[in-house]
Amino acid sequence: MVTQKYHHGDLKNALIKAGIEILSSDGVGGLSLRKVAQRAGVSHSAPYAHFADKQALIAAISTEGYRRLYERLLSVNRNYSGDPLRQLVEAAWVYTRFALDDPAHFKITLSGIIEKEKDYPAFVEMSQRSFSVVAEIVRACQQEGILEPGDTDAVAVSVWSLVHGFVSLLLEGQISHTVTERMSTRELLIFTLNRMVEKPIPSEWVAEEGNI
Amino acid sequence: MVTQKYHHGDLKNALIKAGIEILSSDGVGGLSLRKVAQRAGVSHSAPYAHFADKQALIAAISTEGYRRLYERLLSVNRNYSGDPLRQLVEAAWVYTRFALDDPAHFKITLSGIIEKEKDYPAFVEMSQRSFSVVAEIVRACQQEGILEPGDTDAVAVSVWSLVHGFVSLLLEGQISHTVTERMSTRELLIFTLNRMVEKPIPSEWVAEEGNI
DNA sequence: GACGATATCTTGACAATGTCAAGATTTTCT
DNA sequence: AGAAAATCTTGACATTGTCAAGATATCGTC
Repeated sequence: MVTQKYHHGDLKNALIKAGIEILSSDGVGGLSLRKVAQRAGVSHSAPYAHFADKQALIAAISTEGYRRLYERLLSVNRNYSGDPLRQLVEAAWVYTRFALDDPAHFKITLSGIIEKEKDYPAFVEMSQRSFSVVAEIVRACQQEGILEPGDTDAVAVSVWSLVHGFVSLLLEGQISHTVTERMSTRELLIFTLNRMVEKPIPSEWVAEEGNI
Repeated sequence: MVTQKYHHGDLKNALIKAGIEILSSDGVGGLSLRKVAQRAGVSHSAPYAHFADKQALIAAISTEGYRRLYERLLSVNRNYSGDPLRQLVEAAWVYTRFALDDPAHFKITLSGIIEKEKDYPAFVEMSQRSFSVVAEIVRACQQEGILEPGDTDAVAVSVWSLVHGFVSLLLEGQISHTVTERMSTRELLIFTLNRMVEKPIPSEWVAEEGNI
């Protein structure tokens, strides 16, 4: 049976959900096992029946973060099928929106708080799946001359680096105010993507929020 | 007086130094105030004479990290004066080396662990100074047609995003092994920079470690 | 349906940690 | 020299991650 109904019902997922909620309200520093347990309505040691330690819970929360990102990336690909440039822009935008909407969840998922990712295969798999969506977009862009040809995985790393770096600097407040005062976040993202792309991104897209 | 000589001599800097050493040996998770105090040879509460709380010590350690980065960036600019493309490549390499040589110090400095940077003016200033070095390189690159013209600060954000993202993904182990197995880190970095630059980076530079 | 094995959860405890208060000691200033 | 300030120690407390022992519910087998 997948969803076991013991005392609580589905405590494992309840703990993940509680953790995400606490991240949203109290930030990364406010996430404690005991608070998570309390919010789920169980005693402070109950989580140990489902997670080996705090790292394991964080890994599960991160995996869920990646899963949500992955689903939105797939959704973008579906909604803009046949338009790789638009897929690229909206995939980057989805990434940015995740970070802005839920900064703490984004950080814990993608800012390397997990020390040994190797120990959490589910996390590694979701991360690889997300990367492969990006690689697929990159491949399509290469076929249309939007991105330079060559090693698709390497180009995908470059593109992913650009987007991830942009979002990271954004979250850390490290982007100069002289820039953010003049351009919206979406405008700056598109400006940045334009540095890497062979054909210009239509300027109308700045105003159009992509459909997810 | 700047360097006061009281009981210990210069405990404030000793604590920063001890913190950096602990980061290097025990990682970000292993950094505790009490361990720092012990390593500096003082009691567990002594740091409170110099730092308001743990965040303040972390801010000081981060500021020192930025200072080191800043100095190396300046050094790059000096050593490759008049060669903006090379300055760009080696500045990016300096950034990468900092992350690889001292991952925990890099993370705590640049991965947004400080919640409210605003509260630490010294940190903000070093961060802005470092950015201005990059902006200076970008401006020189624009003048030589190496980077597209236009808003220099915005282009600098794009370039900085690319490098920062690359390094972050590298540290987090999120770069596909299909890529890292075929290319060295420096090669991949230069490959990535080549996606954003109008003139190709000489392939000989891959083998040449830049002088810092 | 009964029963042993297993999964789940609670209670209680402990060490590590961040932080504060009170006091001792040293330096600085007048 | 003596007062004031800075520096450091000791002791305490709440929070937290983690483990051990035990209670309770569920599952698989007969």
